[in-house]
Amino acid sequence: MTVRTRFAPSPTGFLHIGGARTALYCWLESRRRGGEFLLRIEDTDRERSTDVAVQAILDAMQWLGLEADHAPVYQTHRLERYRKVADQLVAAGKAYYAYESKDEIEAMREAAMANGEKPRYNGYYRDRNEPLRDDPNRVIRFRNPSEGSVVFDDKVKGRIEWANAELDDLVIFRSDGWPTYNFAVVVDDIDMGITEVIRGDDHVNNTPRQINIYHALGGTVPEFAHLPMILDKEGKKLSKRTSAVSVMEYRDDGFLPHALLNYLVRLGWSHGDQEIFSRDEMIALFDVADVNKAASRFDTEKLAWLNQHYLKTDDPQVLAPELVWHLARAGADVTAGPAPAEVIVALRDRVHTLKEMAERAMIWYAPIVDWDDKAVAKHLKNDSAAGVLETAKALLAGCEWNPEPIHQVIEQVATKLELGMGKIAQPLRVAMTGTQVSPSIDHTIYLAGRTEALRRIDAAIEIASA
RNA sequence: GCUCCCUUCGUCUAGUGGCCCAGGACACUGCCCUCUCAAGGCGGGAACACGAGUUCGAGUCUCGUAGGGAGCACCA
Repeated sequence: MTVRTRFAPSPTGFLHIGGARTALYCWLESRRRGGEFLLRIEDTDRERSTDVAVQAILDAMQWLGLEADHAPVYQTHRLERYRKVADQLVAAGKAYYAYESKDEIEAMREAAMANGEKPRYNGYYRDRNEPLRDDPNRVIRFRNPSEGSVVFDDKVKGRIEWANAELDDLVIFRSDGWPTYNFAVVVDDIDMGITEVIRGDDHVNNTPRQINIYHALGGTVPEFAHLPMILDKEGKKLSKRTSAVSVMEYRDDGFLPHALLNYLVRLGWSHGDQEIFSRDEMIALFDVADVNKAASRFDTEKLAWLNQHYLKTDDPQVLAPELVWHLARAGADVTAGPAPAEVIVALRDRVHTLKEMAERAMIWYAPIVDWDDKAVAKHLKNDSAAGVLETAKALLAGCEWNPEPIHQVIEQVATKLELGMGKIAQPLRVAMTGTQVSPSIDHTIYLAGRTEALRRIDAAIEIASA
């Protein structure tokens, strides 16, 4: 039997970090075992589902490169199927109609709680055999076994046993004519031939109910793997207020998709001491059975380290389009500056994200507007600056325009004026950038281009001798 | 309240009864390198939640305690 996994988000918002990890694990598991990875959009909540969210999720999946093997399945397209299956269940006596109003159910729940019991449906219509009637409150409830227990071997959590006495007769079809989650999931997973259900562990509690429905439907119960949650830095549930939760926010913040994936795969899973995983390595080595049981915290700093690792090791030519995207966002005219691949080489040891890189690269794509007062005072307004700039300018006007010759020019200036490198590099750095910080001075000058470099030195000489 | 789940450095984790007075990585930190900032190199501090038990021997097995989490919907 071919292994089939699925990722089944409900389109009520953007794809968030936890969902992305679930999708990644589903995808990896199917890839390693030569199976298929499917996508299902769980949009039966007509109140909260939106087309915008569907598109956002699809976009994020694509950005991450988690391609599905078939077109997505939309639950809203399958209403007829759910109806048919529910009717079969009723006909077989495995489900029944019930007519309580939501208020009555609420009262039932409160009464149970007051009694120190679990809030459950009391099964009033379970064995009444009342004839079918029209009623705005009519729902279909699943006749859950009242005795025995459900046992399953979770690939992450281990053996879990649940007494049927703890379960009540859940609604599988709402009064508005739509199926509920627990029912639709099972019907879909059977129809789609899902063999491995990998999902967040907030679903552990639903699993026994679903297994009972599998049995009632005569379906083969799949393997389950419930993934622990991802918490924020404080150990709280991830929330928009405290951290970036949307996958696309990470793109906007300058992270590479494979850096995010590498971070996510190591969050809750490991392979010895290995930290860096290529896509192929992940596929070859990942196994849901090795996922940890405990929740883990999202650490942006480690993600940043990984991101820089890929910035440093990926081919600059391949990375260039990514930087261009961020440069454009930063307002740069990319045609008015150096080749992006060269900028990457100059800055990749100094930044953690592409966004940061684009911001720093602006010194080569736009004129200096903000002069750092301290930098000017310290490195331009001193006895040697003007002379250094004049000397450098003269030599730079005629040298070959590459980092190495430019470096030689700077050394010549140092020798000629009998000054240390610090006295030479800093004034030039301020001239080039308006600040005290930049990549090595030879590269900084080189990337500015000869015309612009000389122009900036002129401007700095004016300031220095003013 | 009830049911289920979880617990190794600040964080992610290695560890499947002796190889562990607990290893790696991020973060922090000292030194080196150095034209700034980084990157890099070499070091450092830092953890088995607690208590019983099983065993010659427990981070590893069992049971309790404490703490944390999830669920208990006509949401998914």
